[in-house]
Amino acid sequence: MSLQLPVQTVSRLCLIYRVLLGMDRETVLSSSKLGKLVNIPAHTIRKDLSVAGKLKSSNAGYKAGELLDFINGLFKFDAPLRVCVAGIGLLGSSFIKNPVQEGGQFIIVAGFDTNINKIEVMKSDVPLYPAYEMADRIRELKIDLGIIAVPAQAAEITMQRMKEGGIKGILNFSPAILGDKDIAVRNVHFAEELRFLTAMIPDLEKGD
Amino acid sequence: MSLQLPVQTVSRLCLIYRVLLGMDRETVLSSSKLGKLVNIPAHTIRKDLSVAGKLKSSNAGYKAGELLDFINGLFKFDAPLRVCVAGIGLLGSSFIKNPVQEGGQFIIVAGFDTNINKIEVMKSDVPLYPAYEMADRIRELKIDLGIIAVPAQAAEITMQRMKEGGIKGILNFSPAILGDKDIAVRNVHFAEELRFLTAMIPDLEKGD
DNA sequence: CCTCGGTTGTGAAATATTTCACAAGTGAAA
DNA sequence: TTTCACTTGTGAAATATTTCACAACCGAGG
Repeated sequence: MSLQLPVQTVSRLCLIYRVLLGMDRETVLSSSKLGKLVNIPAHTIRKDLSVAGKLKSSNAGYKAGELLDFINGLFKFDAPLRVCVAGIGLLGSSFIKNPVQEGGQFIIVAGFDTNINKIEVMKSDVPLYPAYEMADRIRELKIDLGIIAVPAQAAEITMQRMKEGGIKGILNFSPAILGDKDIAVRNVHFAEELRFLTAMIPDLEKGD
Repeated sequence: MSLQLPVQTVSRLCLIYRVLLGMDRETVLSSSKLGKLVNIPAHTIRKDLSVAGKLKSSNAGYKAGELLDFINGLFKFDAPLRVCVAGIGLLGSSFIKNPVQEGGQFIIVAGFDTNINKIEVMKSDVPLYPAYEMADRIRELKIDLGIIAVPAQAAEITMQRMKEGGIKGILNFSPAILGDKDIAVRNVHFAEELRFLTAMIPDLEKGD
């Protein structure tokens, strides 16, 4: 069943999914209108839907709700996922305090930190545990995804603990570059986003 | 001069640049050793360097410092860039309080917010200004890049103000999807990173 | 000097992805 | 019913990107 979609197609479908979420289900969109909203050419959107197996609906635009359901059918985005956060620093605690509101898709169920004091002092609705309990708690709480927000030197061991607990995917905000053949890992690094941005600007006159 | 490199090549060179930064300049790396550090196949690294115009150095590995210089020569990463942050919320102020330490490449020189109280109350080394002054201040302070960390509904006007001030690139953390034909824009959305991650996991058994 | 294990740089082949072009469908209006 | 201005879905063509294979090179150790 799981036909292997091109990575970029997956990425674009995620983007489209996002704008559809914030839209009335009854809204009717043509591929070109949708394209303007997400900065993707209309023919690319149509091709993406085509290779993803979109069945013929009508030749008068897409109903937002139907598209949403179609993408859900592909990726099961409507099933809630249980997420934990490792590292309760500035970034980590922002995930715990401002939980991601995406139609309840992601539920933060645990936080971890090596600093026991921090765990005891900080008050939060999400239960916090010491880092060494990570693998057990992940198993016990049936956690699907992990967010790593620890310093670089602790990133590798954190990933190992998460793997040991049976986690399926990791979003890594630490400066370390993580990767694994068994689980999906995505590295996000703010400075590098800035750097990539500048590399894409053709003729940047430096400010000084 | 600016030969048009494939986007993915640029992205990989940025990643390589990052690991090289945290390394002694004298370290000698083969393409395969480097590849293991960044999770990129060795032949892809060699091809990237080749199309980027790497001139023959030796057939016994790369010296970290030389590679660094080579990538700098391509993208001018050593010239410092002046950056501003729009939206002094949790995320925005984290950029101001914990400035990105990437060899001094990025210097945060201003923060903006519509909430005047916030600007007056918050103390920071970085000067803060009301949002309506944005275009003028950007011009005056010769700001190159902008980070948008405002709510979705304010994102578009913020981008317009930045453009008006003559900014060259924008890193957008708001939930809005921004794009522009004149300037480089990069959208980063945490929930979507998580969603993309789950879409890439082949057979994810949902936790509940 | 010669060999050996390891290395780079790069054309050419193999893939992957995007773009194009168009037949065919839709709904409204006359 | 016929036209009109729109739409989708998709093979095929055009591009882009990755992978491969290998000649040429390096440095160490005879």
